[in-house]
Amino acid sequence: MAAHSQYEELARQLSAIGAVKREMGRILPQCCPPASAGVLTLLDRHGEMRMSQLAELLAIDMSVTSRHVAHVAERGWIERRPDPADKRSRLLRLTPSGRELLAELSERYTQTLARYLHDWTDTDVGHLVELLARLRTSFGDCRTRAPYDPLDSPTSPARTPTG
Amino acid sequence: MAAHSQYEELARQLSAIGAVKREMGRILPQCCPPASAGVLTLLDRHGEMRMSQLAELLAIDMSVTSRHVAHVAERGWIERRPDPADKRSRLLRLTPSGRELLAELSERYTQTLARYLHDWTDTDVGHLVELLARLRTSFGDCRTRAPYDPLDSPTSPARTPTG
DNA sequence: TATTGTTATACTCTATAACTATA
DNA sequence: TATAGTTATAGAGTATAACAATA
Repeated sequence: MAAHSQYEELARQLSAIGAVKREMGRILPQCCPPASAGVLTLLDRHGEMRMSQLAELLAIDMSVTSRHVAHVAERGWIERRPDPADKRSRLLRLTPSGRELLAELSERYTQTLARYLHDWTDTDVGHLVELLARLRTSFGDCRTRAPYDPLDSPTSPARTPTG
Repeated sequence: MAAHSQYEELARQLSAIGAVKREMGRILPQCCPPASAGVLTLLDRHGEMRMSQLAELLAIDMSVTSRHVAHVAERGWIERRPDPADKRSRLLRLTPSGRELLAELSERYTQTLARYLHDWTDTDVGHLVELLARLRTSFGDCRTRAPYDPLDSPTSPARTPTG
């Protein structure tokens, strides 16, 4: 169990890390928004899968996933074929064009990080990767729990915007 | 200098950490979007400051900062007073109401992280905080450089969406 | 002429709800 | 009746450009 102030600091760092994410997004080709890159990366790592599984891996709602998938499918980077086991479902997989794009994305990500993190050791990067993965895991279970809302009471200072 | 595959993995983890950020955002009071929380937190930590300095700390464009600041000012959480040294500028500072809200936000952040990270040691959390801060620093210098665009050539596979 | 801040506009990403088709 | 996926709508966040006021 960590100290109160450490949690505050972690919350602050998580809030601020968006700047790094945005910078990483800016180096992508104009035709490929970050969300598309995420879809392609997961299909590359996990192979052919259904919409619902992809949504689970992306940790976003399936309606959003559907739009991202439509975007990459329209550009020919993935194929959607009927699932022989369930006619409601579709199986997604990368096309050769999609693999080409992924190679390009990988190159850009790597070059960018190598430039920005030139003074990081292999151990540093590995440690950060490990801790981020663990952080996601620690949060992962909680999406199925009841929505956490113990403090939205009328007496909360948040409820007195005019005060 | 880290390995190629490590950079790819870091890019993936950064892309996926958005799920944690969203979950942290969901526990805020409805009247206080994450961007407002960010503004209040920085004003608390750094004290009275100008718009331009806040935008720099948030690492977002001043036009965006202006909207966020207007939001928290309308709700009475901050004050904007004229800068006696420069009539174009305004000085921002927290109000007592803003401090009340911040205490509430801190409580929610801490409770949420304590719940999700109950099996993390103090050292683990400290390490993650340290690495995230260092990551931001490593990226921070680069915003002033020339926009990085060596690969958006017509021959890129990203430019052949019909292929 | 340059700088500080605001506003208008557009784009990306996400969630909720309503809907279709199939299990 | 329940589930897989799509679409419509709304809202938060950000960037660019045009603008006003002041340095």
